[in-house]
Amino acid sequence: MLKITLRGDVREVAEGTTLDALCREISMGLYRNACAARVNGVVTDLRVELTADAEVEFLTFDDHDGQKTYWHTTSHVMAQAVKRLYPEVKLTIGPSIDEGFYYDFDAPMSITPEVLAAIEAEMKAIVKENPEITRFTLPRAEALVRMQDEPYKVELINDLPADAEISFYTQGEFTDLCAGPHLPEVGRIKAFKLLSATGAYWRGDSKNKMLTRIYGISFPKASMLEEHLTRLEEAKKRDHNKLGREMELFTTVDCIGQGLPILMPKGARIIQLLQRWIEDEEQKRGYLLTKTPLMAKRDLYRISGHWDHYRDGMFILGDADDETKECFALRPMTCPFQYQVYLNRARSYRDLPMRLGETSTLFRNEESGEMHGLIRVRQFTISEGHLVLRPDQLEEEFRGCLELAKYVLDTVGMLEDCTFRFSQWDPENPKNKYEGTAEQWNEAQAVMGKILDNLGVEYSVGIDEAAFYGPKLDIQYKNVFGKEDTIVTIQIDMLLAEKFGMEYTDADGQKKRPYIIHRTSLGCYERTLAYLIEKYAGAFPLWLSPEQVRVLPISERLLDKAGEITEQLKAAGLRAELDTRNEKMGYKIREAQMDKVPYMLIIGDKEAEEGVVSVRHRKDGDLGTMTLEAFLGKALTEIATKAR
RNA sequence: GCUGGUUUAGCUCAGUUGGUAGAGCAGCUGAUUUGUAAUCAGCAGGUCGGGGGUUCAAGUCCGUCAACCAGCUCCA
Repeated sequence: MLKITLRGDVREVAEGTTLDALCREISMGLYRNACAARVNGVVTDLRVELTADAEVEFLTFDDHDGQKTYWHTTSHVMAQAVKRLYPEVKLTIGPSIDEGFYYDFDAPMSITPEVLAAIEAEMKAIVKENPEITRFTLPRAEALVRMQDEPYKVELINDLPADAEISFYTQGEFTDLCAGPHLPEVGRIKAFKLLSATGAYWRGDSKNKMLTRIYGISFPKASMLEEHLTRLEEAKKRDHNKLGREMELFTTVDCIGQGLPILMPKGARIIQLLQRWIEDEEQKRGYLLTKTPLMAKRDLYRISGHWDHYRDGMFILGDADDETKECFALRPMTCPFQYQVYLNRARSYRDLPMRLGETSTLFRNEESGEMHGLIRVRQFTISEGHLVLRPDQLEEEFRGCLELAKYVLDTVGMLEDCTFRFSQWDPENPKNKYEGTAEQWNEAQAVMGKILDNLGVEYSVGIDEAAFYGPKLDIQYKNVFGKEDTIVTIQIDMLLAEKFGMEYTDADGQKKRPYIIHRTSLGCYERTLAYLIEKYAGAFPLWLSPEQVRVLPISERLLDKAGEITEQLKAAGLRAELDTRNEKMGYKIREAQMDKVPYMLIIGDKEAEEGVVSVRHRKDGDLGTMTLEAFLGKALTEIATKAR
């Protein structure tokens, strides 16, 4: 008998009992909802037999691993439907993802909405048939024979170890090479929808063939699917790329080009507010402000390594291959420019750490399909900084950078949605991406790992995500659609100081090599603005609102009085506007609400007589009357505290 | 860059099997003098993304370029 621990209770079962049987024995109710099990921490198919004492937990759709099993099985149902309708289609892989699943097919036809609908209909039929799902394993040679008509599966099998027992799942006429786990029954898939069909490279490599990927999602209840689809619709309304254009924060113009957004007055104002705040905050923290050129001769990029490792990403002015003429390039990074500040004269250990900060505009020639609203652009401005320091100052300065980044992200309300990624090199990277030796990389990564552990940073590891000159701590942020990008980065660089011949004279009179930290504090302003639009659905905190107060006179009679009040608000430093139009109050309020103006001051005869203002807040509604001084006090406090 | 989709008035969208464009909102003008999310009326606004081709005739059909969207690859 085996001892199986379930939520602390120990139960004795015969060896060879399947998880399936165990689950049914415990409770049929649980069994009906069970998707998979976690056995000693490993997610396992319910068809698997117990062969040793173990801790077992049954996973339902409420558990993320249970969900993933549910979605994975749905992807198999989709593949089965596709094979029924289009037998010539070749199978590749079909995993679950954070939300839902996809399956990649090598399909000769294009997937139109009609085709998607037909696949969905066939899936419904399969679910209704409720074919039994069975699992079996084969040795490699037999597995290859079994999958001989599926070239992509053959490739996958060939990559497995020669002695591997390869698992398959069969449901009805459909058999797929698959590690599992899968649901006990196909019929449990109650509500599903195929969401989109796009292209995706085989094995994620752009040199490979482009396959057809179909995304979908499924739920045990129709109402859950409805809720999910509603959520997606709501997310679309917050999409910065839509809302930001509607609110006239930015726009794009065909004849200017891709990835080159125009910041409109309101968007530019928000970025100015962020920028001034960051520059002041950095000054308080000992940063020295620099202003360096936006372009340089190729000579500079040769020293830094950009010419070898980043040339495709740069805008080059002149003929890159003509050595007889000057050739310039717009800067894709600030590092080599800011180093010149350090190099201006001989430095002593007393000069260190030298913290250089710059509001830096960069240019990167991204490939045409990569641009996206304000999140991926070809020209952008970042809160750039480089810290030149003695090795013994590294941890303390790294901590300072992290604290600054956390402070600014917290202030704008984004920190709670951030995750941390320790981005490391990949020694196997085939594309000549990295500078330096394995020893240098190992040292830099070891130092960074130690610092992160000392600081108690919870991070994931990203292999092959490092910069070409060193490892990074990337602070990642997810947009409304769950797509993740880097918002802030802190990097340790032990290579470039040597390339640029940077050194300092230490207390012992010896010339020594400094370390460098590359970092941003609020990252790229355009990207940050995009995330703020989504975070606040356009209703920015008062201190960041391009228009903070709108004064609404009740009729033309009150225009003078309202104008006076507007001027007083402006004199107090508020961004106030006066609505002079001959419209009804309801109309003016509606417009101010839709413009997401935080405060509306309504001025009628009563207010004019009593010397007060009627205050309406965009979210809290009518706040009643108060003196202008009282309102100013309230608003200015809200601004000073950067209240959210 | 790759796969697929989209592009009609400032915005959101109609526009039949090809027969030379329409609505609502916004804008302007006038009336209304307004009390916490839309007052009424009138006017104006478009070489249908650009430039080609097919056709007696193209918003509509076909290639091409550009921009935008989703995804992939790449990345702050």
